Amino acid sequence: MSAASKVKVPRKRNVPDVDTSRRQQLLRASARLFREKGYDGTSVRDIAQATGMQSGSWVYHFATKHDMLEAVMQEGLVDALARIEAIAALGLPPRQQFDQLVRTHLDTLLGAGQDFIPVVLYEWRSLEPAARRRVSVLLKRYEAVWEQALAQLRAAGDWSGTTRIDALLLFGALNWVARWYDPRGTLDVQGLADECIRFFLRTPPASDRRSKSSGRAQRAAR
Amino acid sequence: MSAASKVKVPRKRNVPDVDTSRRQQLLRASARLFREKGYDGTSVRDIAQATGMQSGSWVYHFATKHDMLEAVMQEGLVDALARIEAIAALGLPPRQQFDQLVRTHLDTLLGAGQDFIPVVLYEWRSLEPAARRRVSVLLKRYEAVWEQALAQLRAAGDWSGTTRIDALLLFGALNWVARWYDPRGTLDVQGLADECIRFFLRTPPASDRRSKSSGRAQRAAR
DNA sequence: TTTATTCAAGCAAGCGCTTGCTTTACGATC
DNA sequence: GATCGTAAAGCAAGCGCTTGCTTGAATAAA
Repeated sequence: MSAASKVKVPRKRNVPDVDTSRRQQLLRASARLFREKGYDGTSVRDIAQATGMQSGSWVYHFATKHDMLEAVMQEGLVDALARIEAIAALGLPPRQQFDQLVRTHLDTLLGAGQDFIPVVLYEWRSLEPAARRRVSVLLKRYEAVWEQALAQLRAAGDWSGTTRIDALLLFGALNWVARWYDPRGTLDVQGLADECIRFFLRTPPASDRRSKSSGRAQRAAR
Repeated sequence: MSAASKVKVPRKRNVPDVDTSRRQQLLRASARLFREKGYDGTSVRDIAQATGMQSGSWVYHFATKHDMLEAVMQEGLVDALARIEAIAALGLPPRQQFDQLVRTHLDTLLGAGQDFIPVVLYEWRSLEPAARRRVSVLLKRYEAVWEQALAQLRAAGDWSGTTRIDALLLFGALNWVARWYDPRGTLDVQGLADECIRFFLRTPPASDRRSKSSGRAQRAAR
């Protein structure tokens, strides 16, 4: 290997924003690996290598591998929560609010470099009970935003069911998308969001930003 | 533990139905453990212990641990497929057929001792590519039954969307149930099926067997 | 005797994490 | 302004344990 292997990264001390460089790199790498191979299928050596470290150097930033998992989930949820609570704060009409929530949720799930929320969804079992309780707090807030949005839809006559179960079924349909959606297919995320909204509400999306793909583009490979 | 730990199981040779005792025990134990702890989180020693074997004795029945995973999935899918293809063969009216499919799917997912299909759904990543291709054949047949049922619903005017994507969203809502449904809650599986059907079709179930819990019982804990 | 099945022991590799030491940056001191 | 102490950050090695799987002998039924 040539020059690139010995590039010196300047080290800093007392950095103002505490999560600049190395810790954040570890989080991104582990989020990606946890998503791709699962928590148990990822070794700390994998994570270290993806970050360009020796196999034991990560302990300076996290006490245990489990702590890395919890940090990935916390980080992902804090970010996702900020996005949807910002939408809820806009006070949009129920239909438009619902549209925005669906689009944002799908982007959080499928967007480029968005590995954190899939880890929350699909590695939940690997969380230790104490960490599970802590992360649950954020998750409940996330669900609460949706339940309130559904309640508003219902008040406007656009929804019929019991809020709690409907929210869970709706989450299922949306979250499962991470299993089958192929970003290389002809259906982009906006088009997929259109399909989801139509599936949930039985009417075309209320939002003004329709997908540019006019036809009924559909393709999903496994 | 008392007498039960040393009971001698008589051994047979050339048993007519090839999967009577030990191999089947291994499959059931590994299905349960794979579901509870994941493929990577389950060791062959866990499986052996749950079956009452020494840690290396399972190799007589399966070549590798991966083969056990594939066998669990094959077994689960062959069984589930038989159930829903039997329903499709009845030639019921579309609404009633859909009802039966939903109820059967949920029972396959949530019924007592039904660990095989959750493993198919949530341990897919741990399948090696060759095995994945083999299991996919059954999975596609399973999905085809649903897509045909949706097409019939659509022809009868009870469904509006594109069959493929709708089937995937529908699978998501149903399969996610395995994550949150609590069998100890006040909502039994039949009641849950009612809720799902209402969610999908926006009308009460067509089937004659309504849940006995008349009220809108709902509860789901994690 | 033959064949099916299991046991008891263990091997090589990989696991999470620890240890002891070195390098680097920065503030205080002379 | 050169020197030094301190602490952040990382390297190289490896420890104790677990992993999937193998081996060779033992047991039981046909």
